[in-house]
Amino acid sequence: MTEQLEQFLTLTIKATQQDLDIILSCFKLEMVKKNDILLNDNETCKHVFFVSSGSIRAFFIDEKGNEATRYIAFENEFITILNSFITQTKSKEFLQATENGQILAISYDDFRQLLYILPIWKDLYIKQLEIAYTTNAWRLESFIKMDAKERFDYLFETNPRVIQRLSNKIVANYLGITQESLSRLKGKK
Amino acid sequence: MTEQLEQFLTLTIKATQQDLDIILSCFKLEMVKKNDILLNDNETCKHVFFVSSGSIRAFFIDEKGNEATRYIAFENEFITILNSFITQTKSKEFLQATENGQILAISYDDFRQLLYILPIWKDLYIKQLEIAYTTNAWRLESFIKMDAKERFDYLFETNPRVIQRLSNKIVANYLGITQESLSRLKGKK
DNA sequence: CTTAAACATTGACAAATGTTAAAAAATCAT
DNA sequence: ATGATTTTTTAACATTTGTCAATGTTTAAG
Repeated sequence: MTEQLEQFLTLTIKATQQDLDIILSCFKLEMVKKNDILLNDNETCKHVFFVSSGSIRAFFIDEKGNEATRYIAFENEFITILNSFITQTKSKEFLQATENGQILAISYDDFRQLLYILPIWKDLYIKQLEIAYTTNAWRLESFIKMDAKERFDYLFETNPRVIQRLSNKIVANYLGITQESLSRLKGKK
Repeated sequence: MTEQLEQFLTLTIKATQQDLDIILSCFKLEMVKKNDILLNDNETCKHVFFVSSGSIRAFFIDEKGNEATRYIAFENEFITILNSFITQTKSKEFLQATENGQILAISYDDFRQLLYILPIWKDLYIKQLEIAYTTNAWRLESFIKMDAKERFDYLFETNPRVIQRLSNKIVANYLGITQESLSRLKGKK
């Protein structure tokens, strides 16, 4: 049930079995179904989630009432609403399962506790922040310099799972365009 | 000459005077003039820079030969090409002074050394990564859900320095649009 | 001060994307 | 399986943004 996370940790950091046991004991398994909401707008984000299987997205709803997907986490990735989690203030975003799957959750208190007692956890946190930042920077790049078609092709190259496994609706609002535009784009291949 | 960084550190982390002295001794002052290149495309980024005065941008050049500005650091902000710096591999981006100013540089080796010997430096690094991630996430939001006019207004609200102090050319390519579009946008106010 | 270079604005037109509506296709719950 | 719901595609049209070219303005070097 936590084997996947254990394997991920083993590959990512040099932890002793004791470290691993402490870390794994902090995570709680949750089975989620597609469309389940893990965090609502205006709630404080109290967990970091590790995706064992399936996928989770972070999205918000803009003034016009449209959904906009900011990030999608697949297997072996962490997701949270970092700003809300760090400061324990209300989130502007939602967290939602985009597929049926298993996730592991660690609470804010346990997370803080691990930072305090396990140096290796701090190192993992730094590594994950670096990855998250870099991923975001690439995504930003794609918006600054590419048009919709180019962003679609780039997504297909760098993260085809988004296109292969999720609905056009979500793919479109992850790319920052309408479903209709996406539909046309795919025709223009 | 390093007073500004010292003050910034004092406000950001709880460091002893000894910690501060060690940290400050790693930074080297550089005077930069507008348009000076601090890092070229295809070079390995060997420093993290702290902006004491002026501003520094990270930008890249796309296939069509257009510049696209991904990030701009002003006073009391750090800037580097994180990916290149962490992995000590070639950068796809440039670093350039966008105003005359003073910056403080810390080398990769000293940075690593501080991470190793000063717990407080690790904490500062985490804090800066969190800030960088959050800032990026907001910027991403603006691209996903807003059109150019809205992005401009949002930028004016959240970081007017960009508009007030830098050329239209840079503002435009920071917003992901052409100079001409920006010019029209400003008229439509 | 003068001139060349860089930057900013404007207009005409083209291309990309959004909007609205409808129909076709896929999915889901019974 | 069947009907209802959701998702995807298509089309016509509106709006936004890009491209190109010309002109005005500012900046910087000599």
